[in-house]
Amino acid sequence: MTIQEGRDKFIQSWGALGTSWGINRTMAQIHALLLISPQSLCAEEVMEALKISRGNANMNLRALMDWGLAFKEFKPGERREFFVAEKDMWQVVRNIILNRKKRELEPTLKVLDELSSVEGEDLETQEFIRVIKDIKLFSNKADSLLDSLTKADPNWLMSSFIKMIK
Amino acid sequence: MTIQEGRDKFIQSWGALGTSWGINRTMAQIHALLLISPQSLCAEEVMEALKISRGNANMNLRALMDWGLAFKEFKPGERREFFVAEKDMWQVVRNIILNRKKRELEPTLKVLDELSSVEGEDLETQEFIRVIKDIKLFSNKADSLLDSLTKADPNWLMSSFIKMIK
DNA sequence: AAATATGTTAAAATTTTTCTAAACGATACG
DNA sequence: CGTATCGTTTAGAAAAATTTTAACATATTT
Repeated sequence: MTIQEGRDKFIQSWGALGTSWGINRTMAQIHALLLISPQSLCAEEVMEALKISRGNANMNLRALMDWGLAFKEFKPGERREFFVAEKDMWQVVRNIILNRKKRELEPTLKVLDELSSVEGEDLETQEFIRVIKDIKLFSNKADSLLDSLTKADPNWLMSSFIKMIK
Repeated sequence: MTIQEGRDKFIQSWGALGTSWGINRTMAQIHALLLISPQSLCAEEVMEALKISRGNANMNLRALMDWGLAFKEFKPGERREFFVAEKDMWQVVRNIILNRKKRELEPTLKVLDELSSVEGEDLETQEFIRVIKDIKLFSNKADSLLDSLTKADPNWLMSSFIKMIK
């Protein structure tokens, strides 16, 4: 496989993977492109490499920064903005988890709290209350588990899991 | 909040959450509906409750079974098929992880292996090789971590994390 | 056997998401 | 100042995902 085929294939695959992770295809492709670029790239270069419009590049680059998956790099004497990827995979995953926790888990917890105000004696209501209570308990655990997970040292994490398997 | 408002709100929220978890809105709504139903429901009842078509109900119910998030229940003397949700939240999450691991992580690992055949001495290629190697290492760790995670006893998991925080 | 009920499937329609084009604002520079 | 470059925004186009419709299969009831 040539380097150009390899780069293309990687960008495609990373894009596909991204879509199932709350990151849209282009956003993930830009991240992939930055990941394998030895130097930082400007918007123009990203547009060119991925054949996307200026607006698309701009929006997704900002989204990437928002997620903590890319950063601006200022070059002296350059008006253009350059971008580099977060290349530490553990940091990438950590940022995705933190973002999604905030966007998904936290609003859900809020709704569950509101739902706890439902009362009643009939079977339907009883089951509803039981399920909500159960999910709430579980979600709170998941919430603090994710907190610990993202704060944990990756080496500690791995070693503790290796211990577990044994 | 009345039970009916509560049920509606829960179904809506669960649907929204689902979309960010690789489970489409309707699929998640059906799961929500089954979750809070004291008894199993037939396709007709699901269609009626969620105002969806027969085809939609059928496809998503089968998708749910495919993910291990719902089951058929056969009732003696009934031609219709009835459905119940997987109600154990830990099991729900575990099944989602296992499904997504298979659908996303495993194909990615395969591509990464193919990409390892790229060779070359120039800077671009060197960086490419470095990044691919790094991601591969990380993904393999993630893969086995997820395996352990899904095999782990939930109580063990929580207690070990609680220990960690301290 | 005809009529009815249930489940399955694929094509068409709809909805949602993403992308582009184009206008605009700001800054640099001739 | 006028022109060029670069970043931002948004309405509408395009693409992708989801849903309905409708035809079909099969089993059950009359």
